[in-house]
Amino acid sequence: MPRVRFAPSPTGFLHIGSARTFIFNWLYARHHRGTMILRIDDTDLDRNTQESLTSIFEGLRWLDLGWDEEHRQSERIELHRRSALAIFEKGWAYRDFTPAEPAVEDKSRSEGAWLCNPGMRDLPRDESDRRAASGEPFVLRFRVPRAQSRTVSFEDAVYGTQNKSADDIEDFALLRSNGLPTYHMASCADDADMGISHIIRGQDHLTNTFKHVLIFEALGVPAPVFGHLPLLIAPDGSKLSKRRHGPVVSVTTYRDAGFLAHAYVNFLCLLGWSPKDDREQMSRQELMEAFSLEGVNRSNAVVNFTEEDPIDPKALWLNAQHLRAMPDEALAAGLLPYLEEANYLVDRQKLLAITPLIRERIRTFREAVPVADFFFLDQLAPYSSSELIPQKGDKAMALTALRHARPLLEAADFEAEALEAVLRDGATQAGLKTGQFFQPVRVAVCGRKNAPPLFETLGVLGRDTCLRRIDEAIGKLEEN
RNA sequence: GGCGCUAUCGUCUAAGGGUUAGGACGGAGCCCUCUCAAGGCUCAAAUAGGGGUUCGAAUCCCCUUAGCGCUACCA
Repeated sequence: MPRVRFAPSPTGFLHIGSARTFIFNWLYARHHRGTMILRIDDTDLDRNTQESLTSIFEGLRWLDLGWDEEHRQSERIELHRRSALAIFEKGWAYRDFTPAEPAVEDKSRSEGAWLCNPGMRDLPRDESDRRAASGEPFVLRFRVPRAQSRTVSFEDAVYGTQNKSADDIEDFALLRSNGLPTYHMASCADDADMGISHIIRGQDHLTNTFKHVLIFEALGVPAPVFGHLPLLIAPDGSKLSKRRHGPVVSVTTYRDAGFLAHAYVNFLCLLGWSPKDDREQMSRQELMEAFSLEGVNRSNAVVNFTEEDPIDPKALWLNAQHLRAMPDEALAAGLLPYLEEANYLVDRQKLLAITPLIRERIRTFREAVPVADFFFLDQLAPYSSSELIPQKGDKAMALTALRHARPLLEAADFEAEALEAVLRDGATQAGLKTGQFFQPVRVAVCGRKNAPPLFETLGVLGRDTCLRRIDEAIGKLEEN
């Protein structure tokens, strides 16, 4: 049974790239009936924020996938320290008493790779012990097996065999001078302790993995299977960042835009992974069954957004597909919060009647607000009387149509099929083409030209509302 | 700078030695039609460049170019 983990650090909101990493881990776990672990990697106390933690949980809850275990890295520091010390005792690490350097702004200026501080690496143990005992601060560094023609290797489930000469790996830190573990140490110690079998994470960790392989070796435990994921990037090829790309990078943006969580999950899955059989719209179950690390790509995927529109058009299309596949009840339930937020007075039965009329006209839950407004508003939004005038017609024609339709509607059975018969008949009698006859009625009743099918709409609206709105429209035409 | 990874239509991708290089989004057009949608059909649109290997390369190898990542006492 595989054990996988998603390990975000709470230093920002839930990024869509992180969300995708979570999803892939979840899919892998569920596909293999394994365990999904959420581990908050919060060892950098200075940069952690509660807001970030809240945002991460908010985002993950919205995704509606869930997890089996939850851990907080900050509560496991003793394990990390013990592990680091064990590595030290085995001689795989050394104390580095070099004072911390101020952060360097311009990295490009540095020439040649920094590998180690030779004086510190070779410091005799007794001197090292003496200086440590005297309270001199130090970083604990990994003693990378250098100058032995040693190659560090691992098999990546996505990128294949990876090799790197140990001579190109720097003596990275395990413990900071404040005694807290670094990411590398904490992560590996926890992965080993938690029995993580597969590490599925962003490709930005691909080269870090050589260090991790070394740590696992020093710890005396077998390394897990690694599977690195291509990154999500902006249309210009740069990486997604909050500062430069704004709301595109936050999963809450999609929730607020009225996305169905599973549709968004579906979209994210298609970025960097493919079922290889041309399927695109997939349910959670189908994704679960189809997912494999072999299906993951190796090149970064562009999230296709623009300055004006933060939403990828394909995500929108996919969401529309999912919406169309939903049962009326479920779609109505999804719509409800957005309609209520717009202060519409929503009656359950009425909403259920409206749902099939708008489902093919909306791509997100939120789009129902402008599309279905006239069903809920007592007073139509103001519209120009010129809207009432049909194609190739004039004001007189609009009046003819409305005056003709009114008594018919007054007498008709208010049900779509009957209304259609009556109004088609009415068009003939009025000597108008159906389109010319229907448009003034539609605009009178809906307040705009583009609306759901007329007869069903009239049926849902009811006789009183329709007659009143037609009277208002006739008034509009007569007064100017 | 060093090391690593990547490169198929505008975007997401399929094809992994032999295909007219396939699908989807988006775009254009046509059909359907009471409007708008939805749906159906059609069209435009790609193997980064250069060398090899091979009867044959998008596919394997090398070089170049470009992008990305790592190179912190961040994760």
